[in-house]
Amino acid sequence: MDAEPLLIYITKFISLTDEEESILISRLNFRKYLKGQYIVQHGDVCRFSSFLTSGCTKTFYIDHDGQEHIMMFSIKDWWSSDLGSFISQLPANYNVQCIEPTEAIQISYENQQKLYDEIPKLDRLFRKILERALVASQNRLVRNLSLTAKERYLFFKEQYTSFEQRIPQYMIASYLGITKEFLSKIKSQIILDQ
Amino acid sequence: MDAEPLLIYITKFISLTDEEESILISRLNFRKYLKGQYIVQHGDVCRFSSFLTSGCTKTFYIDHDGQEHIMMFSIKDWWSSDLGSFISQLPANYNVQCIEPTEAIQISYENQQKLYDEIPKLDRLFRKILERALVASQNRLVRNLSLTAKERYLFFKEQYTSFEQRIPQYMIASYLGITKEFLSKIKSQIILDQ
DNA sequence: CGTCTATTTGAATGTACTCAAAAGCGGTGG
DNA sequence: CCACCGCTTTTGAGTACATTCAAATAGACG
Repeated sequence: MDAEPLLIYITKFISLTDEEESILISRLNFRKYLKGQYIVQHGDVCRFSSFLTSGCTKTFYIDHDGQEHIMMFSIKDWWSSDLGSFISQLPANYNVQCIEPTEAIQISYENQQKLYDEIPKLDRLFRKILERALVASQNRLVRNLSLTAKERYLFFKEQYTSFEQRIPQYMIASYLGITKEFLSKIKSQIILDQ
Repeated sequence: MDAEPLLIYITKFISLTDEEESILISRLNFRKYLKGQYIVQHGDVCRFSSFLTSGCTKTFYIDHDGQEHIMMFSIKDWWSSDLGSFISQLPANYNVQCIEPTEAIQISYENQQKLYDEIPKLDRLFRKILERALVASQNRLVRNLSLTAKERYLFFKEQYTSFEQRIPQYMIASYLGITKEFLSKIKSQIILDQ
């Protein structure tokens, strides 16, 4: 368990001094999850954010009919949390569950707040990360508004090639906002197209 | 034209010294738009971000069929830009157009970069703003995945009461991801429900 | 090989869209 | 003042995209 993957990730955005690095490292926790374990559970306060170093998670919402709607998948070198709950420290609306055995570097809410004061550059780091995440979220929204299910699937397939391998189809369907049966029909339709 | 509305807005997130305020003010521009004018046009680089002090804008995408998909409305005390274009300084995918006469306080990309170095607190300011914006964007995504058109409209009506007054229905339909005809049918349906 | 889960297939249904036409609603000018 | 124009909203019929439910197949794993 070491902080190296996070430090390498951070250098893509900002550079830290050795001292800053060791302060940061002193405030990290490391944790392993089994397939199926929850990192965040609806109703609980999300007390830490998780930077994944291996594995895969899904973040999803359970609607009033008990149906699951997947908002995002996270893998290595990406963050996984209920951001709304984390920043407000109020109960989470969403769930984060491991769909593979997963390893994470975690920062508790309290430590994150301390770190922002100890290392002001981290405000810049997360400002930049959030800028990109927001752009990605807006682009996804527009795709959901403007593309048909088939087009959304083809985009997903192309954009997230590696995900198609490791994620069950019924979860991809949920992410795309369609039923598993309809995704299956879309796939057979695509085969006929060729 | 003064910077007061922006300064008041900022105090909700961070506090600036008098000196920091005057640096900030020196880097702002003020601009008025007529109804129908574009603040950002698809294909152009978005060279500034706009903080609205009056009026209303829509941010939208034009799809391959020439259809318009509204991503957001912005009013007083909110930002309006193509964030993806602004942070990358690459051509915009989206358009921002005034649907009312609109006044904005603007910060150019160059000035924003300078300001981040001159006033490190601004990294924190925008980190916090972006956190909230991302949460809002994710919540909207989930509503689009999990609610029917009627439910989305009822949510919009309740959440954005003031918008219903000032924004034409066909634009609200676009924002909700449905056709204007169908929104009209939903409304008559809701009247029957009562 | 059997069991459990995931995927596919088909028929019937529902939600939302398209197209066309009519009705409503301002604003402007004669 | 009202008649006309352009734009927005409504209504209706027919259609398309996507869902539901049920059953059959296929895959994965012990």
